[in-house]
Amino acid sequence: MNSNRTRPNLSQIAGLLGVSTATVSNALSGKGRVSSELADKIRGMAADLGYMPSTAGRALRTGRSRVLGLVLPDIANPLFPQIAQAIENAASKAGYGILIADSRGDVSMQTEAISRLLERGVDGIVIVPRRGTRIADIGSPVAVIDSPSTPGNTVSADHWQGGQLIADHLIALGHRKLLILGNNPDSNVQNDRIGGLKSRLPADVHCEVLWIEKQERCHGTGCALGLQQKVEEGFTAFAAVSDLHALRALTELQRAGIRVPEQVSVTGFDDLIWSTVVTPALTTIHMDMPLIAEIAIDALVSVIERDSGDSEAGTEQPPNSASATRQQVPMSLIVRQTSGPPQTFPH
Amino acid sequence: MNSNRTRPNLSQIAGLLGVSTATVSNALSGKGRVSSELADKIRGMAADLGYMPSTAGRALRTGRSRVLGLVLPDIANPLFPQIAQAIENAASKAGYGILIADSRGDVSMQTEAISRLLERGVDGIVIVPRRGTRIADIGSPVAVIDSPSTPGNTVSADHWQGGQLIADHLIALGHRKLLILGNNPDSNVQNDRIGGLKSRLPADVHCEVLWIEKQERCHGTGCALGLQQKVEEGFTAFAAVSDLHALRALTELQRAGIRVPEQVSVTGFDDLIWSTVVTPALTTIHMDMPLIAEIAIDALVSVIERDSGDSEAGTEQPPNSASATRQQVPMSLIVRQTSGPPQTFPH
DNA sequence: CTGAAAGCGCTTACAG
DNA sequence: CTGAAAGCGCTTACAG
Repeated sequence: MNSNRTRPNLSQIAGLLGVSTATVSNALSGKGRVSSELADKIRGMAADLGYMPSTAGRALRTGRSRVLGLVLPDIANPLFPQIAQAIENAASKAGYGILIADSRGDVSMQTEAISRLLERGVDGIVIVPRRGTRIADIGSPVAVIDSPSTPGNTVSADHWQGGQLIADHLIALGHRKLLILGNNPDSNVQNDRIGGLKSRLPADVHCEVLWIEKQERCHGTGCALGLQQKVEEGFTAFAAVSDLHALRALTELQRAGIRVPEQVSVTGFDDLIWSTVVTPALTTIHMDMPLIAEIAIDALVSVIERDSGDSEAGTEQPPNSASATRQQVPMSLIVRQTSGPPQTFPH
Repeated sequence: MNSNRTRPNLSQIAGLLGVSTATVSNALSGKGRVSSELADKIRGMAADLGYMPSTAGRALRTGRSRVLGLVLPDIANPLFPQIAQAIENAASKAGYGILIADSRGDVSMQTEAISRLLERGVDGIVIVPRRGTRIADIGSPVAVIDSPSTPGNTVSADHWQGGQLIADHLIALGHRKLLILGNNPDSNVQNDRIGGLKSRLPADVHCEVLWIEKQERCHGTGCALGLQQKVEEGFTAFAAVSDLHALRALTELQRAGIRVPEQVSVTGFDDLIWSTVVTPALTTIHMDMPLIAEIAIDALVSVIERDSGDSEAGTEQPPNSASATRQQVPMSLIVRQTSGPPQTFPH
């Protein structure tokens, strides 16, 4: 019945109004100088018809799709929702859409994901790289979100400073024997967090790192971390480099009958959804993903739009990387456990 | 230095080989009949140049973008990674890309997210709707993943049957007093799970539902669910409609000094990442997201591709909905806690 | 088996 | 202030 069988285009609006498509285009984009009465009439008609510009037509003409790709190391990563949401939001504000690509599995999948996006004509790509991966020049603008220690990184949370916040917090609570829980010594993010944490410990504080090996399917009691033993050795604080490990520690300790936070403290990183639903809630470190995303998108967009501007102006800056920015966004401490260790030591 | 300054196109390949663009196009797509020697030569040249067809050119010509939209109720939802990963995979196999749109916040955001995708020219949309939302005809093919109780649903896990699996499991362990934990009486998914669960309980089994109210920021002890009290009342099984609630229950019980699974059982739903890292690991229900995604994408693609086929053939089928399919995918039980209740009752 | 031509919808110099 | 024209890269009837 109604005319939504086929989307209206510029020619139809032009035909209905007896003007040229150029004028309609100019009126709608506000670029060419069109008399305000005509422009109003055109905009009105476009609205009445529910006109939507064809992205294909525009992309073909301008050479830009206004779509960005997002590649994540492990899309099943619990941090993913936060990142994707923030990136989509920032991109949307800047007038871009986000095409996702899963790169789970090995490193070759990451490369494959990138080329899939390139084939789809994205104008640029946001990458959260796999651990230990170096992003090669892919002939397209790229923004990397990882850690300042990663070559080519564009923006990241200040993981080092986040580690410092945890250290300060635990020290202030009176802890003197800390166990750090990590799962991958090759992760720049984890190493930064651990480095920052250690950097703030007074000389008399004892600190060890426990690397949790990857145990995919690990039911039953076979894969306990041995934290009860650690408590017996006098450790009173368990600082995990992610909420997931903190959760693991918390439940293992609780199961062993150790009271958190009265006997020991457990802290996480990332402020994931469950850190607030567990009892006791986890003290953790929150990152400002919206800001990180905004910086990444802005960097990417400025590279994309610089390319279309003056062509041969600055040969000194790398053509496709947004890494010149190299910003770090401060993290913040979310305290949800306030008790200290059983007895407080003098300094 | 090298020629990746600008992407090669059909004309360049044609020019280099002294043939027409039509022939190159035909050779590359395998459609027109081109002699195999020529076709090989063309494919070789295309590969040498690193030719990638322009999606814009193709989309403009064919009227199809080969991009699908994905709208999720709450992108920060912990289930999101699984869904997004499965959908992206299935779409990729079918030759489509996935554009994401965040619809967090109220229902109007969902509508907005949908139009943003439509403006970007997607060929169809996969929607996991907000609770209580009915998806209007948006003039574009749609596949809905929610629950069979949702009008217009295309495919979903068989939540009812999942609930039955939980009931059978708990009954087999000897439980006779169950507490179901839900958080939203308006959720079709939750109601299906609860309905299925209840449908399998023998008449002599006592069962209550505890609706957990939404408490966004809920630290300290103010927001306990009072499960210790329930244990004192004789409840021995806590069946949550999601792993998140199960986690909440588990930690609250452990904190109260109740031993899981020796004293009480805790079960979840969805098999999220953390259900395996907690101690004790959670018994839960796993859904076959890859299969659900595949069915959703196939339904969507078949509607999209039927539209381009015979035009006026069947006016009886709804133009844009893939819901004729209405498939349900069975769920499976993952047992990670095997103990029964303290004493076993006779039937 | 191969090619010339048209056209998808848009934007952008360029004329008037 | 407005319009005629070209062209982005592709595919698809249609001729030959």
